[in-house]
Amino acid sequence: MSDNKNTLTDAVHDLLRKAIIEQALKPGMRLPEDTVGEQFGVSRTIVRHALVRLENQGLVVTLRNRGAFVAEPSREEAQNVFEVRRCLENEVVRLLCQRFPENGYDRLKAHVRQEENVRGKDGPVSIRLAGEFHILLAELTGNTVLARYVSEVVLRCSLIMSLYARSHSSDCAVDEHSQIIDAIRDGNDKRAIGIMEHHLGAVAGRAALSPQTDSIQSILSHYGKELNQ
Amino acid sequence: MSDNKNTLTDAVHDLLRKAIIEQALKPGMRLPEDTVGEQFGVSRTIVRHALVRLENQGLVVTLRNRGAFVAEPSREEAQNVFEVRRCLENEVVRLLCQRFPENGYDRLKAHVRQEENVRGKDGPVSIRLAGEFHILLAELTGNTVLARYVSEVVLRCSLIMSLYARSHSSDCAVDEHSQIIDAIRDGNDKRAIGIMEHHLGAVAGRAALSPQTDSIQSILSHYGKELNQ
DNA sequence: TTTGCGTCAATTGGATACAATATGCTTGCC
DNA sequence: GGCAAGCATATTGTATCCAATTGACGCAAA
Repeated sequence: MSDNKNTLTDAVHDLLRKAIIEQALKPGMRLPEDTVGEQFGVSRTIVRHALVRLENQGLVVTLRNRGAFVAEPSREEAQNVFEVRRCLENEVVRLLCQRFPENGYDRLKAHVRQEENVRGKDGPVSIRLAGEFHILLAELTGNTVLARYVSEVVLRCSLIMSLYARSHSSDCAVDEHSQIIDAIRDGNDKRAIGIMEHHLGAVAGRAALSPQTDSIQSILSHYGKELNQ
Repeated sequence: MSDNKNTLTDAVHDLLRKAIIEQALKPGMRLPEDTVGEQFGVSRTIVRHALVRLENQGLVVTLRNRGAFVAEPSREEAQNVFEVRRCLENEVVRLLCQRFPENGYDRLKAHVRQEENVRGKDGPVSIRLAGEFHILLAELTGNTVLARYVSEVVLRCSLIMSLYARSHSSDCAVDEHSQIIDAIRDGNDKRAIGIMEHHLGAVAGRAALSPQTDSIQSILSHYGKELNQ
């Protein structure tokens, strides 16, 4: 999953991404280059490269001469991400029903067992594992391009959920993960897609319906979009 | 289309991308940071940022301590890109049949007229225009995330076609572009998706069937994969 | 008290200098 | 004549330095 080329930039990039996904770094938080650099013991150059990549992935927003911030996706953007995610993950399921790799079933089941082990714990680990299930699914298609895009939208969804949803314990119903696996194994594409649709719909719905108090920044940024232009 | 923040990095990024798509920079070509920098009159720092972004978009490959090269997608990778593109563009058409913006018809028609003007010319302009039709289509959905991904895969397809297809004049049949527009306007989603499928299938097929002489590198890398491991 | 202006500190944008690493060539040996 | 080791070169990886821009604070005037 991590594209480690063992360069410092990659390491910093992975760390920052992990910190964002696990909500150690909360949306809207500033990411000054030198602060981050000192923290990790590297120069600003490295941090900047990492931030450029995170921005490309939609996890970070940078403002010219202002610096980088953990992204605060608007509701509209969240909706867009969900729309793309549903489209891509349906394709994943469809493909897997056509061509399911040898060891796929075992790997997926093993992952679900991990998820069950932390069931109920409302922490970073369960958030990460829930996302990784979907990423693993995408990787099993053998289509690396598809896997990369799924990975990106899943990560962005994690960020979105941390903004708009109250609780994460039920972000991904583990039961449904199991059901999806079984449907895929049976080659039952209609059923598999149906469950996936329902699964993602539930996640998106929870995000849309829980109007957790927006941060001042996100409210104002929403109303002030014209001004900034 | 260009995400101009008016920073030098963006400018260099746009230029390089354009050069790659228009085949001024051919697949496999080296992109040394200082050479590119001198050419554009900027420092390596800028070029590096641009290259990082191009790598994320799959147009450039970088090898540690070796440098950056214009990507040479393998047939397998090409297949993957097409698979994702078909999935995404079907979603675009589906969405547009649901919600088609006010000025959409006029903008699309205007674009097709541009394409007709250069019909028959087998040059960079027609390649670019053909791709931009699909990108415009995606932008009309209003989903910026979707539009970005479509843009990426379309650009990669341009690169792929330059590697594997003989001629580009018929990359995108302009007639079919018109047909898609009309089907969308009529809200006939089945028909619109059908045409799009056929349209993309034709492109993918031409790439797969025309075994233009592979570059030495790609041939050897294909046969030598076991060795390198 | 509030509004407007000017200066200053903080932070990023960009360039250059140095270090690390891979490649290609030369040289020497078998 | 072919192969391997070592050196030279070229290129990237990283750090540091200067410049440009922005936001904040304070002061003065209405």
